[in-house]
Amino acid sequence: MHDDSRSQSTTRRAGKKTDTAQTRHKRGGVGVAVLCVDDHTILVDGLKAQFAVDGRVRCVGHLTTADGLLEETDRLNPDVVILDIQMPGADVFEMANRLRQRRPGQRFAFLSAHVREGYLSAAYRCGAWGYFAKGDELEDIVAGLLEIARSRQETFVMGPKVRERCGPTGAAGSANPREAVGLKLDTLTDREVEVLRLIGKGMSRSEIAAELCRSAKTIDGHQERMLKKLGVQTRSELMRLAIREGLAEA
Amino acid sequence: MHDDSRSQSTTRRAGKKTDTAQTRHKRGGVGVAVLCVDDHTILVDGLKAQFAVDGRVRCVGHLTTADGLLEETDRLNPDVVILDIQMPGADVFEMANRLRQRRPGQRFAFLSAHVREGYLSAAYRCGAWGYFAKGDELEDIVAGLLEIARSRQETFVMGPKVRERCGPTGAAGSANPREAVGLKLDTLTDREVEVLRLIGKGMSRSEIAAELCRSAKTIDGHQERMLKKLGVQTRSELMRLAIREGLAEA
DNA sequence: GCCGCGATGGGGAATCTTCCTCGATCGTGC
DNA sequence: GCACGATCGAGGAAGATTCCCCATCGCGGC
Repeated sequence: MHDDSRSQSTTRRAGKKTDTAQTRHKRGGVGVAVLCVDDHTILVDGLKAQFAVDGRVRCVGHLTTADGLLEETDRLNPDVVILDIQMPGADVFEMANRLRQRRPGQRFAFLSAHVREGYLSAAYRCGAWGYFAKGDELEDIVAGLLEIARSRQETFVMGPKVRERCGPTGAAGSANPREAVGLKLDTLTDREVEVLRLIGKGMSRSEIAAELCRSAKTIDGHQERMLKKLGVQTRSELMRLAIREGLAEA
Repeated sequence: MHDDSRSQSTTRRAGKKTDTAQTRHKRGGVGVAVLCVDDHTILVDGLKAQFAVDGRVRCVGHLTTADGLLEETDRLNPDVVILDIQMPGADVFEMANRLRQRRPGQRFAFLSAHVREGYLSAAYRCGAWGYFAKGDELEDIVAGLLEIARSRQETFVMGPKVRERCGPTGAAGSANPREAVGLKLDTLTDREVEVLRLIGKGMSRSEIAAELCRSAKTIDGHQERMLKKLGVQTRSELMRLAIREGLAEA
């Protein structure tokens, strides 16, 4: 129960020196400016209320879907964008990807109710600066946001619950959180993940074969290898796993 | 977009005249006293902050699991208990059932991120006074809580998003929300739901047969009838449905 | 070049699904 | 009492899937 275990960052790619945070920090209002994107308005309103008291972070805007993300970010120019994952409307990871392309230095992090391998993996891959769980304490999230806003290098900050879920496998300072995390999904090849995603969608082997223009036997093979790699017994469990880890929606 | 469509109540069982709300309302502090049970501390803290400003509701305590629900309710004697559904620890519906048995007049409502048939159905069956979605506006939730706290008869108040999900099938004032809602799951027999639950857990037909001490062929039959009733094509979709509707966890 | 790995696919046997049928039971209404 | 429908339980047959084998091909590393 050491107190310093609250949020942990992993230095990643070479720093790009965007420094938008510090810059605006000086010229703008008080605290780190964040844009909250979450369909749970009571959560966002609650965060606003708490940020207002805290003072270190201020919420400069909010969206209930990722649809208008690019426009709103351009308009508000926040230090950090906080993104929920499970929302109606546009795919969040897709929008995050576009956000990064459009505004390369823009810091953004995910705040999700669930810590799932697929989400964590996707978050990292789309260039996020952090991942927090909704079960994390506000203090930890605020600390993480400050860390993200202040960092010169690009980092990947994880909330306490997120690291907890990763298990003790996570050797603290690995360059790649996914390695540090022991994500089983990373033992899968691209093709296998593709098939797993389709299995999670409820498609049959022959439907998947048609979708990928391959023989059903090929799909059988991929599936069989995944069963072994992931240590599950049946196709059904594979499907549940795909849903649980965020590769597919139930 | 009529304004009066915010929260809708459905009068239910015969009133029992507990009147705890009004009673304590007079002798205690300001506003309706609620106990929040949710593992998302930032959500609970946010609600507290907003309730503090609003004044009509005050949060007198919170829990992050349903484990200590009975003790805490006894201790705090809140007007309304607000329960999340997907939490680690004890099953919420089970605990809600026990709460009702122990404190027959105690008002409690669910506040969940997801509106799922299985949840809604379970909420109603365990005697809840309402069901709100986390995507509902605070104003609507507060209004609903006030309605629950003030009602003399036992009611079932649904938040806007909840009713929306129920679709236009819902004839406003039905005595049974489940009927008003067109829940497909209610067309299933008890046995079928039992089988569906096991399918959702990822069990094979023969495992289910063993579990229920029946022939695998019998399970086949139940499954087949469910496919027809629910209008889905494959066993996989049945499993996804069971997970989506909260009959099983992924 | 050789090796390992991943993607691709085939064969075959055991199993599971799907879809049809039928019989027993039980409560409802006439 | 009795017909009726709903539910439950089960069998048979056709097809799909799972799960063992194994073979080929291309690619990157040693």
